[in-house]
Amino acid sequence: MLKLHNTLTRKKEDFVPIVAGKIRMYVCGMTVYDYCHLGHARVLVVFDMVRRWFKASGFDVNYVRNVTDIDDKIIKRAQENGETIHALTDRFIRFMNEDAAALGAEPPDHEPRATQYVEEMQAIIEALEAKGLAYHASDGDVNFAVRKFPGYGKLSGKSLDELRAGERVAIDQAKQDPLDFVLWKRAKPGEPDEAKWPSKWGLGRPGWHIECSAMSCKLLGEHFDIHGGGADLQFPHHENEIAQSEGATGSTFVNYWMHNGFVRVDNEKMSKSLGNFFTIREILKQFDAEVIRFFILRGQYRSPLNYSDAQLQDAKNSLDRLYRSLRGKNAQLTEIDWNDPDAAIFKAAMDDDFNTPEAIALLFKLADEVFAGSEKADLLLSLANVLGILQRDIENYFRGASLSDGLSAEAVEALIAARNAARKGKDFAEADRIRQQLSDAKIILEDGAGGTIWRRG
RNA sequence: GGCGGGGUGGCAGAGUGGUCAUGCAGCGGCCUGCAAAGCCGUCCACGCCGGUUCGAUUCCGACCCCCGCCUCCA
Repeated sequence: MLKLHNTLTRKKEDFVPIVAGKIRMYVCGMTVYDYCHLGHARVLVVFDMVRRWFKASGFDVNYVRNVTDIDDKIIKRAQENGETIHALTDRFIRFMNEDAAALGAEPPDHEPRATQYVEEMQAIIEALEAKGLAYHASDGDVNFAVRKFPGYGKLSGKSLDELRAGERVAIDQAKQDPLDFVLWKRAKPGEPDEAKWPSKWGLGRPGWHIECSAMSCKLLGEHFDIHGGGADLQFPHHENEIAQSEGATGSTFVNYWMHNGFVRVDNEKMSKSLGNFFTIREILKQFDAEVIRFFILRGQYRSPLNYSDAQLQDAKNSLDRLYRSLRGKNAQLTEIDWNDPDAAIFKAAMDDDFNTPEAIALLFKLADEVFAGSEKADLLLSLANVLGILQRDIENYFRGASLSDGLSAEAVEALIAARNAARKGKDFAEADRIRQQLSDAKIILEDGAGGTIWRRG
């Protein structure tokens, strides 16, 4: 039985799908006005892993990850760049998908863009208005009346009275309560036509929170299994989604809430606001995308993950060992027998709230055995496949063709040939000189029975 | 201040009431022309103080410290 930690109850619970064998899962994706950073990479990889594990467990998964393609920052950025909102968001959606693919995250089943669901958003807002949960404020915005929704705060464990007016929430005269949030924003002078939609409340655009309520409802129904996202979305975003969706439908919105932990830099959250973020593309100049994926998966998804070059290098060294174990084994993907003792250990770890560190530890145990000559290479490859790692051509992985600088493969091969000729002639001084030359170019040699193989360090 | 999550060996990171996490790094050895890889061995641990217990890193209580959310954020 798969257990997962539910943010709503703060407990590890048995997972029971609404419809047997099927899982409907929604994850909040990115606001597309800039490159994805490592924090985004974590969401991409973590929920890809979750989906893979559900599939490996026999579930039929419908995975939706949205794109927020209309928002203040997007409008501002497009204006700064002197381009249309569409041109900007299209470009960054493309970059995001390239990054996701590099990280081995399979595309979601649906990737809705907020701008394509404005009608659905309006319908929900109207329903909320009809129920007295939303009101058209004096400044023209339509707000959600937080005080009218009894369950407000149940996800984040906050009560309205604790949140109180004042402290960090700006006082807004048009709001009935400072915590009321915008459902529909009235268009303002100077905003591009692209950012305006007609509505019964006048020209405007949707608030951020309503987007996810509308897209998830449209694609997965009013009640679905899992809703995920970064831990910072818990409040207010997900809290507000619950208020909107349950307020409008009168029934349960989501059964299990999953939140992944942050990526940190120097013990602080990596975020755009703090400016301490590293984009995926920057890191890719130095490390293989699979190393980033492995780096993310070697930690439990809810724990904080500290980023540093040293940690990435450590992850690379670690992953290298797994790849090395498969060298020359011609491992094949096979159907996994979950009753196999090793596979059972892997499964138990994954079923325990996606304990990938433990699952990976089992992979290392298998690697030991493969090195020792056991026939478990197929199992190792197949279990690793469930995590989306270790699937590449081994030498291609080690030779990192994509990485910049350094010698070309041809140049390396030529030097190796020269070195081996020197070795054959017992000219070890020359052989060592060449090896040092390669070493300076970060090429590591391994002389084996079948000849010399090399890798980039 | 309110709410939530943490403090494990040099680093990263699981887990458990009493034998082993795992990986990287280090050290010694085997192997190798020498290395690398692999193998064998090895050092290093559970924030602090009490309590429960035959026995606690693991359970309970207090304390200290860190991080996150409460404002856009994955």
